[in-house]
Amino acid sequence: MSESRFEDLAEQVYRTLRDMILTGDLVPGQKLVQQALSERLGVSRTPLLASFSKLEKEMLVELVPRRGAFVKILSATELLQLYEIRLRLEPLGASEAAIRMDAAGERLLNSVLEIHREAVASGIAAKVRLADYRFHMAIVSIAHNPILERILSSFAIVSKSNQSGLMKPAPKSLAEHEALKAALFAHDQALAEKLMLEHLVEARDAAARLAERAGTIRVEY
Amino acid sequence: MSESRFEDLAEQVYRTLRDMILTGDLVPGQKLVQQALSERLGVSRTPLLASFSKLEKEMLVELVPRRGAFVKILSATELLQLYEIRLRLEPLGASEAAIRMDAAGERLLNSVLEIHREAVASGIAAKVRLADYRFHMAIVSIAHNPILERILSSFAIVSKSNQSGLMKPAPKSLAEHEALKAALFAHDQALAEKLMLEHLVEARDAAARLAERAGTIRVEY
DNA sequence: ACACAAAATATTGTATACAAAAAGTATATC
DNA sequence: GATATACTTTTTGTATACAATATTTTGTGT
Repeated sequence: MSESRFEDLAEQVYRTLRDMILTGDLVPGQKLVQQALSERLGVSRTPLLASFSKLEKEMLVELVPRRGAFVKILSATELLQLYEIRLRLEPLGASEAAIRMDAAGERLLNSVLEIHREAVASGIAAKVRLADYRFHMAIVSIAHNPILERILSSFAIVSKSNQSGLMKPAPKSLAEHEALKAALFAHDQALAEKLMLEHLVEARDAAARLAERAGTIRVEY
Repeated sequence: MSESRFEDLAEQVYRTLRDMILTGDLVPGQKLVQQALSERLGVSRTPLLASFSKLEKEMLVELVPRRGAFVKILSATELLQLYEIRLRLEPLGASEAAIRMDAAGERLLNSVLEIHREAVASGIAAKVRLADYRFHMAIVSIAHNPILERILSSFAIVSKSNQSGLMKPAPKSLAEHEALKAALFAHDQALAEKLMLEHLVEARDAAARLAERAGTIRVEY
């Protein structure tokens, strides 16, 4: 079996929609009207509905029976929960990546970091967002833990999709990524884990403040 | 909106299949033949296919294009990865449950623990397995962290589905659950977290030995 | 008996049709 | 102007049909 495995339309549509959520082409709360979207993507409703089912389980889309599919709006509570979980899992990814770091891993990290530098210099928020996502994903891919990668990927997409404002100044975030890279290159597991944790704690705290301020507001579609 | 929300056929089928995987009615590697299964469940292939897409993203089923859907077989490596992640997430759930423990939570835990005792006494492995799953799920539901609940639930199902033998003697596991309950009732976050970690470490270590022994064998459908 | 090719059958992926439900619009009443 | 009701249009959920692909069975040659 192979890397050249056939990819059916449902899988293709799923990936397309996922990217569209990450880049902001599809925004939280947006209704995914089946007929219109199937025409736009050039497929029938069938693979589109299959992709909705997939996206639902990755928390990128919410299916409301008999009303339709909507790009996920994260409540403040949910965002906080996401961060609590990321606080536990991303250091695991960093730790595993530190163990597994090799020449290919270094090239990958250097590459995504260069793109991140350029994005920060450009001042374009969408570029920064994408570069940040790419950096985190690069780490977990170096860790060779596909299960972890899957979880963190969907978490990252849904949280970035819902955060129009960054939770930390871009230059600070970049500097932290640089330090993290150095720890990873040095195979310093403990430091990589510590730095990743610190990298996320501030954002978690910000999310906690948001959740406290928001109380418990229910999201209606 | 309400607790009495309509549940479409895809969702019903998804739940049914999920349960069947947990209870062992559907076993790892089993092919889910669409026509036969749709007849058995009394629905057309359409909601069934939707449920497959959902189950795929919860790692309970593997979809092989043009060949079909198969109940997930976990490789030794994947099982280890699952445990590494659980080692980070279940203590989080226990910690949050210790904070949130209330009268209803106590009743729930007492109830699932009683069922666990009975299962252990019965010596029926399938009952023990289900009771163990229920105990862990009760904790995370008390934690009121639905995102965590979703992840851990699918992890628990796929790992139990793939472990015909228990990774620890049932009476030992039960005793550990009892101790964990006490810590939760006492709102002792740190102890709850520590006990949950210890509860899982042995199984993780067993999974690591399995992975080492297995090398890297690819699973073919 | 075994290997290979061809034919038959089963299964999957996808488009489409139809019924049910929701959403939108028009009209009547206070 | 606000609200209720009736009607129309749009959308969703689901079943079914059809084409493509995979699998199984059968036939033929050595």
